[in-house]
Amino acid sequence: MSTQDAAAERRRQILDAAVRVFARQGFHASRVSDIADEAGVAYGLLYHYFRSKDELLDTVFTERWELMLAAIEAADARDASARDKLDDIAGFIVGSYHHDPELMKVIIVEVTRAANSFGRTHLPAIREAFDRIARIVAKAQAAGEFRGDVDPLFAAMSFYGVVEQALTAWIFGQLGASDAEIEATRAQIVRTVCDGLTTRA
Amino acid sequence: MSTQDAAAERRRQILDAAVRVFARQGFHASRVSDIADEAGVAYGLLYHYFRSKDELLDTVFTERWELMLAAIEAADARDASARDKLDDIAGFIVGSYHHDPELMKVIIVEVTRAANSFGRTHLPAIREAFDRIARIVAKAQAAGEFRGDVDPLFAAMSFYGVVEQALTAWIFGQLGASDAEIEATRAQIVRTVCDGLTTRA
Amino acid sequence: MSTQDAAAERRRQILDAAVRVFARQGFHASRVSDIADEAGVAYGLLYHYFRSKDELLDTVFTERWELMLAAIEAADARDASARDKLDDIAGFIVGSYHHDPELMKVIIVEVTRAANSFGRTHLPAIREAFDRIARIVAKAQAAGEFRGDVDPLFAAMSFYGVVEQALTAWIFGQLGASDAEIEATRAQIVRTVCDGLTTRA
Amino acid sequence: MSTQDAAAERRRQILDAAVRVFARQGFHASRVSDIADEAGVAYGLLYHYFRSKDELLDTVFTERWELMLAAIEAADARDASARDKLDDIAGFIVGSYHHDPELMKVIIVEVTRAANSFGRTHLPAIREAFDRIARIVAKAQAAGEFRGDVDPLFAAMSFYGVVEQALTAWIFGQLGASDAEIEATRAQIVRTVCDGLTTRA
DNA sequence: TATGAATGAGTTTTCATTCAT
DNA sequence: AATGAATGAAAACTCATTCAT
Repeated sequence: MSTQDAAAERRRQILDAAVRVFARQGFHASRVSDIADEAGVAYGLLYHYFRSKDELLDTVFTERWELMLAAIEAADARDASARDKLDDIAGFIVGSYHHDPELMKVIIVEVTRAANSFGRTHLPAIREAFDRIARIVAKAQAAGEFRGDVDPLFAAMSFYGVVEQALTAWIFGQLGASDAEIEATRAQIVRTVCDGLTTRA
Repeated sequence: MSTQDAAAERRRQILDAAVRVFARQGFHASRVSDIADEAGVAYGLLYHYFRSKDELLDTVFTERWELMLAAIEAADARDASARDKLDDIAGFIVGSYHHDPELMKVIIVEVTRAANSFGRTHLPAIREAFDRIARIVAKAQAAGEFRGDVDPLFAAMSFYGVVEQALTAWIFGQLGASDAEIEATRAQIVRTVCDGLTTRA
Repeated sequence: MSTQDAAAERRRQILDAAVRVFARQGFHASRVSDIADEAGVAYGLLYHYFRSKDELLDTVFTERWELMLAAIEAADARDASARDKLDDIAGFIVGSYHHDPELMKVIIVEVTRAANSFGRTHLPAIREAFDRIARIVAKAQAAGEFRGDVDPLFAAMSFYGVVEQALTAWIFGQLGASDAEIEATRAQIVRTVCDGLTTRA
Repeated sequence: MSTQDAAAERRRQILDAAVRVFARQGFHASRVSDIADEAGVAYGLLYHYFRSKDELLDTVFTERWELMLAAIEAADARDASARDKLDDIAGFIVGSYHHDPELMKVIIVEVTRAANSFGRTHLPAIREAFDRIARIVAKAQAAGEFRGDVDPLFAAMSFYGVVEQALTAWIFGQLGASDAEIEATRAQIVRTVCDGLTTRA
């Protein structure tokens, strides 16, 4: 293994530790030394790999959010109905939670819903997701699949708001999070939102 | 004016100042002395009326949220369709924002979306709102107005998620907040959510 | 009852409340409002009768300590042996504790043993007690009752040190404080100081 | 010098500074920053080595008191009369004061006589000293050296009370503290407690 | 006399970050 | 790269005391 690989691995080790600690204690209650302990390194070392404690969360968020943006892009690239595209996106997000609940807890609780701190910092990235979803909606409206009397951006925000509310409910134990329930909820999301957005026969 | 009235007025004066400061700077960036300055009193006086800085926000939230719960109750008490009830509720929340945007900004940003701090503290009160809305949905399902294949609690969370997303968008300038736009958005909320919930012909 | 009598009674009421609160919570942990509550008056009223919280304790101490100085004086005035005089003094102090343990706890714990705060303030009064006892010792030495190779002031301090240690032990539950034990300890004090621990030939 | 040695030295440097500052200003009037200034370090560093300001005093006391307990143990272990053992103990304490008056001032004024704060915290350790001395007395009583009509614990407390009163007198300038006077007082302590004040037949 | 609203001085502690080794 | 000792900014809160009523 090269020196660079070893460095990259250390970085990853620290980021993963940060996610676990942030998920467990929340960002504010997490000390830099807690993360270092969790990662099994001295806390001074964190500053070789990251500029600050904030940058840890910024990095965790940005890494994941880029996948999210790519997933929306990929969904939109499919030759499919808008409904199926939204189902893809809902599936991606719900699946992300299913696969790594701690990571998604941190993303949701510490960033997208932290309206006054990191949510504000990453507003452009979050907005970008809305815009991409809005584009899907707008095209569906043009094609007649979705009704035209709803603002596409508003529709996108609504869709995302429903998804995020479901994740928040899981995170705080307000909704069952068994495999079956997660899968059922995913279906409900699209059904609820799309049957409202779809053009009536 | 009696001494008691004067005391109640001072309390109100401090709470109002707290709302303005929290809205402007955010809860964490607001020092107790900022609030006292805004209210035009010595900061020690805040501790005559409130136990702590936290209690200021708790009080602001609880006062307002009780109105919210009452509004849901009142909407449900009407002899009207579920759609109209949800429209009432959306109207109440949107109207609250219209009437006092600073207060609603604080409620949303510092409490309901502050998932790891005050949002957690007030989870029961927030959940109570979901439950009351869920009851409206459940009754509409029984009456055939709403389809039965969506969990009422999930539906309630979706509805509220859409409303909150709209308010968040206004607060952060993502959506136009002119009088006309606010009114239009209110209509879109119900249209979006209900047309998805309503039984198909 | 005259107005002056009523005022004097209020003063006494407040002082007595202060003793109870100081005994229960310690001086530092006692808030002025605690004392007012205990006395059943508004806390502002305390400042009509006393200049400060400190003055409350100063007054409690000085009142009692004057009795102590008088008791020493009275003991010395008797036509009796120094041993009997010391027995009188020990009896007075031990009796004071027996009669009003809360008051003596405050005197000992908050003043005479509070070496860095009130003990320092009242050093002259405390020293006066030592000097008066020392005079008894000096006269007994001159008369041949007490040996001459012990400094009278040191002897007085020793005597008082033994008495205070006994009271401290009672206060902190280190020594039994039943009526019989109290009386027995009083006898031991004089026996120990006058006769010493060594077996007499 | 190893890193560990350097750390231990820093700890010592801070503890020594704390003793000087506590002796000069008293515990309550000593700010953490005063101690840091005296030690020539940033005040934050104190919290690397100690949990709190209280822990500084606790540590100073405990370190020294363990020596005291060991000295009592050592005195008792000697094959000597109880009188000589008590003389050893008095010598140890008086010598401690002679050698480091500031340290002993802090121990006495801020702990053993601070009946309501640190004296209470360290009551068990203080009591342990009484118990060890009491054991010496009890053995002397069994051997006939000391009379049996004095409770050993009371005797121990009396002895310690006399010693502490002497130190208090030195600390507050009530008794001369020249080398000669200190030595003379040490002799008087044992003479007084063992032989009593009364002239021997 | 009596009340209690109003004032504001004063200090420990946490913890992200830096940097010498 | 790695360590952890060293730094210091930053803020809520208590409570004795004053004083208008």
